[in-house]
Amino acid sequence: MADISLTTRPDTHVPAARGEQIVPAPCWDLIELLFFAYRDFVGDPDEVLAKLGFGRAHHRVLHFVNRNPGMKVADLLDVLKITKQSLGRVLKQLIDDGYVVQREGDHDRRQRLLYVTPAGESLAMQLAGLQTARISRVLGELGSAERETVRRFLAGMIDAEDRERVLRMIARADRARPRRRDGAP
Amino acid sequence: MADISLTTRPDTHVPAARGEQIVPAPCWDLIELLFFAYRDFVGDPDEVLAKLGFGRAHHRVLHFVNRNPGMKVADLLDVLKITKQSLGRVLKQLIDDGYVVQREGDHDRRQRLLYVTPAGESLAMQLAGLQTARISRVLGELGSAERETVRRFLAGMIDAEDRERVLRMIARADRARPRRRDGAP
DNA sequence: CCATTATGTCAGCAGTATTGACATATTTCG
DNA sequence: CGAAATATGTCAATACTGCTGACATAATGG
Repeated sequence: MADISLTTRPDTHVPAARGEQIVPAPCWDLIELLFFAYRDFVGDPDEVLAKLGFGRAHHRVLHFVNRNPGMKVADLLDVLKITKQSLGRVLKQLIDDGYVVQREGDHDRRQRLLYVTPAGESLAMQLAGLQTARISRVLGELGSAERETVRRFLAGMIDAEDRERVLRMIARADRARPRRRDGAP
Repeated sequence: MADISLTTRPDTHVPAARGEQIVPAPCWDLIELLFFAYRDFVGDPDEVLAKLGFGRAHHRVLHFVNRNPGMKVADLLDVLKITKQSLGRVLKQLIDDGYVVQREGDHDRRQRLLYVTPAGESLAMQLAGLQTARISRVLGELGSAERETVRRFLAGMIDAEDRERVLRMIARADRARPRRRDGAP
């Protein structure tokens, strides 16, 4: 680790002395708020999933399959950035328990296209509902311009290489399943 | 990252039929943006930590000890919401590797007050720097009012019971170490 | 002295991730 | 056609991080 003299220069732009390394003051507040916010954000679904013998990994798979019906296994691996061995385990459980089904690709029979079952959609909607409730509680106190600020902030936090792909995926999924008002159990 | 066209879909309030359950439309975009944003947010530190044989858990411990020098083990357990057995493992590694030290409490010699070593502070600052760089890149494109919006959003996402405690901890740590801000997990 | 507190530790288990190797079916291309 | 590439599945071993339960040590406090 570098034995740099950590000179914190708050927003005031003071010229650096020779050889002195400028290190911007860490955003402690946002760093810690992100940690706590994310922990509680995934905490609600965790409780529901635990009762079904599932974990957070199952949630992610179910979520993206529900949002992108017919996606290939390879697509899922790309999005989740995990190995097929890791995916295989949770996917098998979701299939065995009747939340996800596979169908052969129409043009390429090697492919296994993934779809949620009605039970899978119901569960996915229930979990999304919990997270939406938490988000809506906050956004309700903010204006629409501020919601856009939050969206821009989160989008900007994504790695530049992935950002466009992620935003395209979100937009495409929105078009594909524009409105669902499912009654979650 | 200017040309983001995030589909802002206002919640379509469809009138409920008899006995039909009204469920607000899920905030798919924010749910997914939070997932990807957080993944990349913790991704940078993960790479550095892996080279030292550490994981994300070590990061969290190092972060909060650096931010709150002299905190008790019990305080850390409270903040991280894990068991002492889980903490013990990673804490022991950080101590053995010279990143954290323990000192007896002055008034209560049962307590083990935790402090980072110079190496620990250096590592904590390096990790916080990575996360700060990512955050600053985004905030640089936003105004200071928008930064406050982001802060309010994240704070609002925290469980109501914990929110005040977290915000107090952040404020207190800021006062205690005004010119040092470390990166949280 | 005794109950409580603060901490540490051992043993075992679960969930999620990894790498490496190998198998099977299918498509694509020379 | 036959070989290479692709999409997927699976077995085995390992790592990290969380959990519960049980027990130990030391210090505080009434």
